[in-house]
Amino acid sequence: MTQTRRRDAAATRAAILASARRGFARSGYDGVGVREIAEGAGVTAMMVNRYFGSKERLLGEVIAQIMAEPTILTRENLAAPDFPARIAALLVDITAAGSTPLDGFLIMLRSSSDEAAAVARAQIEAHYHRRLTESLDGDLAPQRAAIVLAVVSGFQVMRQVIGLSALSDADPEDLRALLEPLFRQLVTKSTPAQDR
Amino acid sequence: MTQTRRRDAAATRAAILASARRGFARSGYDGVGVREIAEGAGVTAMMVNRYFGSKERLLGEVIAQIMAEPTILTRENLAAPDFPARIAALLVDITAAGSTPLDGFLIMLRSSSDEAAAVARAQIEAHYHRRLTESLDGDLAPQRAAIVLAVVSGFQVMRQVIGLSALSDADPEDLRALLEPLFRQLVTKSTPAQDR
DNA sequence: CGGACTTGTCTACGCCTGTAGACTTCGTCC
DNA sequence: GGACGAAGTCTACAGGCGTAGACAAGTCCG
Repeated sequence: MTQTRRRDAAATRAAILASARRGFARSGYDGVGVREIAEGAGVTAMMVNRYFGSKERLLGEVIAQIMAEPTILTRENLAAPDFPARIAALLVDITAAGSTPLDGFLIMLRSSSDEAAAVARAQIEAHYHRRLTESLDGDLAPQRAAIVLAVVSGFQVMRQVIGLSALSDADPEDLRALLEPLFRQLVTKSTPAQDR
Repeated sequence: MTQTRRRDAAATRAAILASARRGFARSGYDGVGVREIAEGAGVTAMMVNRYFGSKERLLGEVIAQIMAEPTILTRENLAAPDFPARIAALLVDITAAGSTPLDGFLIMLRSSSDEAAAVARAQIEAHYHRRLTESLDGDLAPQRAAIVLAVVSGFQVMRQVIGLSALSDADPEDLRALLEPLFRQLVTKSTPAQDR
């Protein structure tokens, strides 16, 4: 995987970080050992502790890295008038086949009951949910934002984690056509006092 | 927790099963040890192997038990004309506070990358998705059914696993009013060839 | 060229895991 | 009422985990 690399602290550090991110997303925090992570980076286990202090600190760095990356919910996308169509298309594309930029979500889901995971989920919550809520007008904006996140995450889980064949084998066009009205419904500020 | 119980094989077996189910749902298959499971049942670790053969076989029994239980997606609910309203209300109720009947889903999510978990997810997929697909008319029924599952699971995850405050503190009436149109949209057989 | 610092490996320790076998205690039936 | 089988516990064993410290090898500057 990683061919022999000349002595390069920065590159080694980055390789460990990347390997850890892959491993955590695939199997959760407890699902991968430092030996496995190190092997994925082409070094020995002790390098993890040398560069990151401990496995838990390594998780912290992985999360920080993920947080710093752009997301579907960019301010540009949120402000766009065709936001529902955009997010539907992006969601379908991102969950397509390769390229798993939902590492943060997977790590959080799969690393249950760790205080480290609790930190991760708190960060993710504040990050995504706040940003989305701010861009929504009308009543119940926090609730609508949360449900948008629920749809996004549920779709990701069903398509990538579970691998429901109805979603993974589907025509992307069809999925987009099905998702867009859902987002449109949630984004429209109405909630037109239909009942209660 | 479990007060001293007279020698009773059936009761002990059930206690282990219940403790395992709780533990698996809370921390995933690898997240709990047999000693912890046994302690929750008021016995020693060896009883797990005596009654179930191995930890993996125990997981199999837990999954089988969950599968045999009724779900939101009963044939009655699926056939009802007000299915969207019903499922929205049930979903909100079930994810309310106590009572976690989504153990199966949690176990599957949190027990990643185990062949046992793969079996679980296959069973869950066939179970829920097939039943739901069968009850939907119109085009793209499998895809629409899968997205319904995605919304349900995403909502459960965001409300119970993550604990998004916007959902856990929300007025149930509001959540129902927000969820119902989503389900209605997905259940209507149209997909009126709006584009493509 | 040679020392000095960095980069990386090796060995080992204590802890926890799932599991196995031998042992003890309780309940029951002839 | 004594014995046999069931129910449960104790001790132990490999194996994997995260981590620590001592050691080897590479790189770079004076």
